Amino acid sequence: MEQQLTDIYARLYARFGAQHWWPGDGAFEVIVGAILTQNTAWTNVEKAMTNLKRARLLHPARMHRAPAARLARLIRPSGYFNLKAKKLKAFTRYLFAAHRGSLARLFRLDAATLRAELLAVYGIGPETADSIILYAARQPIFVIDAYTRRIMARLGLTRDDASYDELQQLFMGHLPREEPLFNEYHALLVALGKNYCTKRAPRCAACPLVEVCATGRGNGTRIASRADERG
DNA sequence: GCCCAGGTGGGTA
DNA sequence: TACCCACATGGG
Repeated sequence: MEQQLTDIYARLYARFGAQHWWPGDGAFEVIVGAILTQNTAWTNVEKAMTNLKRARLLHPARMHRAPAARLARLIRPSGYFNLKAKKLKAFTRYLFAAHRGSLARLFRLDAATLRAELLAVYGIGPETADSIILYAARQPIFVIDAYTRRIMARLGLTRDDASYDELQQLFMGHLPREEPLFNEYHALLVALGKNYCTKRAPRCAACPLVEVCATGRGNGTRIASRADERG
C-alpha cells in the first residue's frame, strides 16, 4: 500500500504540479473557507469570502460581534447561508469562550485535543476539523473528502462504503506524517476529482491514474471505454 | 430543467 | 447503528 499511495502521489504531482492551497491566507480565513465550502463549489465560496473581506469581517473579533443575519446576507452566494452563518458564529463563540479569541492559543493544543475540541463545535465535522488542523494549524493530519472517497474506491483500493476513519487510517498509516505531503496530496486528489475522476462522466482515457485504476482498465487491458460510459 | 459541488446535524426505526 | 432529509446558491 505504501508503494501504491506513493505512486499515485507521484503521478498526480507530475500531472498537476503544486496546488498552493491556502499558502498566503491567514489562519482565520482558512477556517472560514473550510466551513463555507461544505458541500459547495469553491467558486461560490470565493464570492462569499470577497463579501466578508470587503465588510472587514474576516477577523475573529469582528465576526464574533457581527449579527448572524448580517453574515448570512454576505455569504449568500456560498449556499446554505443561514446554516453557515450559524456555524461561523458557533466557531467564534467557541474561540472566545475557550481560547480568548486567539488562534495562536487554539493551535497550541496537540492535534488530538484540537480535533476533539473542534468536533464538539456546532457545524464542524471530521472533514472540516481536519481541514482546519492541516491547512490552518499546519499539523500533519490527512483530510478525507468526497473526491478522496470516490477516487480510492474507483482505484479499487477501498470499498464504496469505507468510513471516514478507515480512509484516514489508510493514508496516515502508510505515508510519512509530514504536513507538506498531506497538504499537497489532498489538494491533488481534489484536482483529479474535479477534472478527471468526476462523478458522472469520468475522463478515464486522459486520467493520470488510468494505468493503476481498476475502473479505467476494466478487468483486462481495455482502457476507459466502459468506464467512460458508466459513472 | 437537471445534476452537481472540498458536509453536517437532526430525526426516525 | 443505519438510513433519510433539510439546508441553497451558481455553474455546466
